[in-house]
Amino acid sequence: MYSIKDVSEKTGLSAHTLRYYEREGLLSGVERSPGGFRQYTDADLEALWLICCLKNTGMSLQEITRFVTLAREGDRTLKQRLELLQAHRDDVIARMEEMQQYLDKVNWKISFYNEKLLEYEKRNEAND
Amino acid sequence: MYSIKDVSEKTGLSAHTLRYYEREGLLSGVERSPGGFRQYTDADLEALWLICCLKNTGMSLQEITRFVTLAREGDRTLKQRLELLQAHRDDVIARMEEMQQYLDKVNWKISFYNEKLLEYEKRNEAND
DNA sequence: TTAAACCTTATAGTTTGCTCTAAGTCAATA
DNA sequence: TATTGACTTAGAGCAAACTATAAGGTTTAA
Repeated sequence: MYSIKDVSEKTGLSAHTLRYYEREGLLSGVERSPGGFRQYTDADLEALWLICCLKNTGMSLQEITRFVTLAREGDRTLKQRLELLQAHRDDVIARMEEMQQYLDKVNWKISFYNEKLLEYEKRNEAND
Repeated sequence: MYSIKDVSEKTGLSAHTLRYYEREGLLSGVERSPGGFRQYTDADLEALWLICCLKNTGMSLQEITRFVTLAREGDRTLKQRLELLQAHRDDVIARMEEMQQYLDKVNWKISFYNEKLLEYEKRNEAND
């Protein structure tokens, strides 16, 4: 069992954010101590790990909530969940390819600036 | 000379967004027709093209504004601009690598679901 | 010349994903 | 037992990047 601070340290998410995620339905039924403190299980950590993977590849919290909601409905939603993940994967790949193309353009601009800077420095030396 | 609508179609940015970018200082001194309508030049389109590259690789509008402001100060900021672009490039590459690792995890989860789904379907056939 | 389509500014509203605050409760330590 | 520090909830606040609205001016084509 882990406290909210432990989990915050393990996941890199702030305690505020962890509470927020629970409120939003991303994490369901986190256990409480007799005093009302959250006590996360290993299963909760597992769930958070997937949530972070999805979030860090650009899935919105809304979509993640949808996924998690399906998961709570049991095995009969396995196919839907698989399709959701596959669609997301395709999306990520497409975005990465697009990103690479934009990066190529930025790199082109960098070469351009490199040349321009060389010229500029030559010009300034000449004027010394 | 292009109208805001032309530019909207060429860049994929809405007219609202183009006005917003101008207000925020991303685009400086767009010409006006006698009636006060914006008239974009090819140079403006060029500038927008770079703005889109930077934005689509995750640079914030604030940082882009900083870049554009430096550009307006002339050749003496060439070095700063080059460094800014290089830092951004390194950042993009790092993010893409990170993204790839998260994607690997998602892919692992997809295989896992694939197996689970197969088992589930087998179980259901058996119960027919 | 008048209607439709398009443009202008100023300002307000929206969405996402947090982040912070207030007021109070719980737990561990001196 | 008192105090310190971490925790609780409810709700407000915030930053980024749009997006929409209102009220009015401009162009163009019939």
